[in-house]
Formats: sequence, structure tokens, C-alpha cells
Amino acid sequence: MQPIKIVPARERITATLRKAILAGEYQSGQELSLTQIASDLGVSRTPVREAFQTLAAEGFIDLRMNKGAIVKNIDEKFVTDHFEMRILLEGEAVYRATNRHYDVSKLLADCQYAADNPQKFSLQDYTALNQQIHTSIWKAADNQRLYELLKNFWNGPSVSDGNELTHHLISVQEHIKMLTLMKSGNAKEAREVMTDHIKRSMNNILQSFQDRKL
Amino acid sequence: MQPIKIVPARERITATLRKAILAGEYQSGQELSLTQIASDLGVSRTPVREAFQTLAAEGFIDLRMNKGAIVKNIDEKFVTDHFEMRILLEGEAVYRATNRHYDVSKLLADCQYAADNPQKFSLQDYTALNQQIHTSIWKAADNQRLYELLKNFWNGPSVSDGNELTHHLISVQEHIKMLTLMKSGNAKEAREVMTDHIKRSMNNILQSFQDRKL
DNA sequence: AAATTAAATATCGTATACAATATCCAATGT
DNA sequence: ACATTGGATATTGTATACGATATTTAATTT
Repeated sequence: MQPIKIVPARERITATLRKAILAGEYQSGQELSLTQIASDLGVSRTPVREAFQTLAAEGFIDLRMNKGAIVKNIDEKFVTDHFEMRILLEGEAVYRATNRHYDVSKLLADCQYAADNPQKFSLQDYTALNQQIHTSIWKAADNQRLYELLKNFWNGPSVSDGNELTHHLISVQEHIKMLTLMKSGNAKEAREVMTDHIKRSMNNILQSFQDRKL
Repeated sequence: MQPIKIVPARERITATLRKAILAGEYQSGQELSLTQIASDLGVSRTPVREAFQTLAAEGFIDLRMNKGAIVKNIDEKFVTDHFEMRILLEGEAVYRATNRHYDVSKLLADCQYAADNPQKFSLQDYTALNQQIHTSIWKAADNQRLYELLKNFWNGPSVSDGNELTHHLISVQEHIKMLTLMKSGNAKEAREVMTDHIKRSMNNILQSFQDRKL
């Protein structure tokens, strides 16, 4: 029998709040009531305060002495800023991983399999594959600080426009292109493909922002 | 009479612990006892726990469920990783600020004054000037996410070899060189000077690591 | 009526209390 | 001697308590 993983309340709360903020469930600049959230989630204020510290360090809320927390404005500018940084950081990771001759054959084979057998892949499968490709590259870049930054930036705005499957199908093609360039040691071009890949993600999200307004 | 700024305990504790970690006062991988630290600092465990959340998000400690926190290994690799990222991020900030035609004349004048009147500048003055130059550029880059990252990265390893004044004198020259390039709109070269500037900082710190071992 | 003050209320920051988990150590059995 | 187990001890995670700050509301003064 395998042990069940107990997740600390603070982590659940952090994830819940982060998700809500990124989903735009709070008005920009809205005050986050510690008491309110604690009672809403059925916990005491202590773990919520801890979650606030994390979210503040991640840049999603601001803490003001004796005046509670306020949510940052998750608007188009935020999304753009966020993804421009992801482009810089993920690009750097690809560049470094390539120059360190990271062996991408396993990832490439997985992508090829996904491309050739789309009927066997669920949304979750694609998401898992996508995440594995990115995290593998982060690690291969061999810079602890870069890895941490990318891990944090992974928690960012994401698409929810109903076309996730289509996006994933395109993603697989982009990943194949990028991994092939990595395999041949072409660091600069691999980075460019990564840049375009993330830019496309960003545009999808910006598009859903536009749509929401109409 | 002007109001005294009250600093929350959690922030004092965060700063204290971060400083201690970066100064190498904890063995690598050493456990941070919540109870111990709380009693050492004369506070309860609550604000210490909050500090832990922040430090974990900043990447200086790891938190393990029910097993406390352990300090990350602040060795040469960490320093190198850290500064390579600062180079990437600060370089990007300079590049962006330049292309946005940020007006550097005020900063340049201050640097010139410092260069011409070194006798009027204390260590604190230099530190303040240094920080102002960097933060100004961060803001001028006009990317909120980048700004937050740089703010965090400012809390990193620092020199303490007794030659701080000499370092600052060199820094002023480097800043003048960089700001001049920014003024003339030469983003790429300005970035290179920033890169060299931070690399020199890094090497000083790495040097003091070497010295400590001998 | 407008401005100011004072009391009541709510919320925050920190300390303490309590329950759950992990660690240590001695006693037991092989 | 070595491994195992059961309980004592310590430390963590979460809840609650308490004092301080901020906010709101009502009363008072001009």
C-alpha cells in the first residue's frame, strides 16, 4: 500500500489563491481579507498568512503593514511582462542546455510518438509531456537559480479558451522542431523556436483577454 | 516630529536570516530549527514561519513537511549561478531602458560628481548611489516582472573583503561608461558594460570565497 | 451643517495552546 | 551483537487568544 501524500494547508491555500488571482476572480487592487479567506477555506488565519508571504514573494499580491494584502492587477500588461520574462529565461535555458549537449533523444522520441499517435493522447497526457519537456530543459541548463525562476514562472496566466487540444497539437510540432535543433547543437535557433513557442502561448492568452471584454 | 517606520518582525527576521545564510553562518544543508531561531531572536515562531515562506520562495532554504527547513548550499556554484542570472536580468533591463530612451542625465551627473569629488563620498554614499542607479534602470525597463526579479536578486551574496571603497571607485567609472552608452542609445554595448560590471562583482566575491578557504 | 473628537468595531501582528508527526532511546526478543 | 518495537521527547502544523493599529460611526463643538 502506497503512502498518501499529505499536502500542507499553506500549499493548498497558496495554489488556490494563486489560481483565483490568475483567473481574474478578484478585482484588480481588491483587498484580500485574511479573516474572510480563512473562513471561506475553513482554516485558521495562520496558514493563510503563510500563503500570503509566498504569493507576495512571487509578485501576485502586495502586503501593507497593518492594512492587509491587495491583489496585483492581472491585465494585458502583466501577461505581456510575465511572458517576456519567460521568453528570456526559457530561451536562456534552451541555449544553455543545448551548449551542454543535453541528450534530447528520449524527449524527441516521446514527441514523435505523440505526433504520430494523437488519438492515444488525452489533454492530461499532453500537459504532462509539455511539462516534462520544459522541466527537463530547465534542469539541463544546470543553473539552480535559473531553475527556480522558471519553476515559479510556470505558475502564470494560462489559456482556457476551449481550444487546449489544438494548442497542444501545435506545441508538439514546435517542440519537435526545437528538440531537433538542440540535438544538432544549434543553440541560437533552438532558442528562437522556444521564443516563438512561448510567444504563441502568450498571444492565445491575450486573445482570451480580448474576448472576455467583448 | 516625523513618524518612525515600524518594520514587521517577519521582515526583520527574513533579512536577518537571509544575511546569515549568505554570510555562510550556517553549514550547508543545516537544519534551521524554528524553535531555536524564535527563541534566539526573542520572538514567537509565527513570524519566523512567515520568514521561512519568503526565504523558501527566494530560494535560500528548502521546506520539508513536518521536518523543518534546511539551508541551501551557498558555495561557488551558487554564487556563479546567482550572478549569471543577475547578468542576464540586469543586462536585459539596461537594454530595455536604453531602447526606451530613458533619460540618464541625472544619474550621469551624480556619477560624475562622485568621480570628481571622491573625498566627499562615504561608503554609504557610494552604496546609495550604486543602488539608485540600478533601481532606476530596473524601473526604466518598464517590466513589472523583471523589476520584481531584480529586486529579489539584489539580495544576494556580497563582498566583504575590506576593499569595498576601491570596488566602489571602480564601479563609478563603470557606471559612467555604461550611462554614457545608454545616453547615446547604444543598448547592446551598454548591456555589455553592465555584464562586465556584474562579472567583476562576482569575481570579487568568488575571490573572497577562495581566500576564506586558505 | 461641517469639522473634529471619541467610542465602538474590525483587522492585523504576534504570542501561545494544542494536536499530529517525527525523532530518539531504552527495553525486548532473536 | 543486532534488529525491532513501544513509549517518552521534541518539533512541526494549525488553531486560538490577546494586544495594537486602523477604520467606522456617533457625538460634540464651532
